[in-house]
Amino acid sequence: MPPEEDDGIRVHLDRLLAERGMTLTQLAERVGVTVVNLSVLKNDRARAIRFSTLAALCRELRCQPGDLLGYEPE
Amino acid sequence: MPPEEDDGIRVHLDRLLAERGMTLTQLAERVGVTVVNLSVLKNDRARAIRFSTLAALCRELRCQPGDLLGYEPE
DNA sequence: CCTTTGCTTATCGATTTTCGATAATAACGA
DNA sequence: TCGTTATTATCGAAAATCGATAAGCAAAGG
Repeated sequence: MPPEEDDGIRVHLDRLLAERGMTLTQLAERVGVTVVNLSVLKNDRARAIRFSTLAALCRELRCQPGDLLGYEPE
Repeated sequence: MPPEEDDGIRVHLDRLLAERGMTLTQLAERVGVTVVNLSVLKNDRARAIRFSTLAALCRELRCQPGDLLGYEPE
């Protein structure tokens, strides 16, 4: 199996969830994506994101993309 | 033709480019994407972005995703 | 005029990836 | 023993990136 490539983008869903006192499942329902896909996103397994999904997350978490995404040069 | 759907995500490449005194063409060369695709991104015509592209942009512009992406509720 | 530079727009096709559905598993607590 | 929550995997369809290419426009400079 090829090694997992890491581009340096981090998705800080954990932090936001904790700050909002919300579970991943709750967020999934509100945002309209499955908890499975949200889990993938949260654990940095996603390689891209649709702006529609990013917008829905920002809307429900009342935050900006910058609160969700971080770049960590390796 | 179906109306352009707007999810509220804005890509502030203009601002970053101006701050860095860089042209879109120059950035395209450094990042490794065509100027065509960068133009699409800059004018909010993209519906998604790969993290590899986002990371490359952040690297060359020495910025964070939050500097590049904004969410503007409609 | 003519050329160059910078940017935009469009189309095509290949490739990549999301995303939903589903299922299996595990940890935790009541 | 349940129920909740989360993770991981697989499958398939739909969506979108992205490169290549071409055409066009505007501005600047000769």
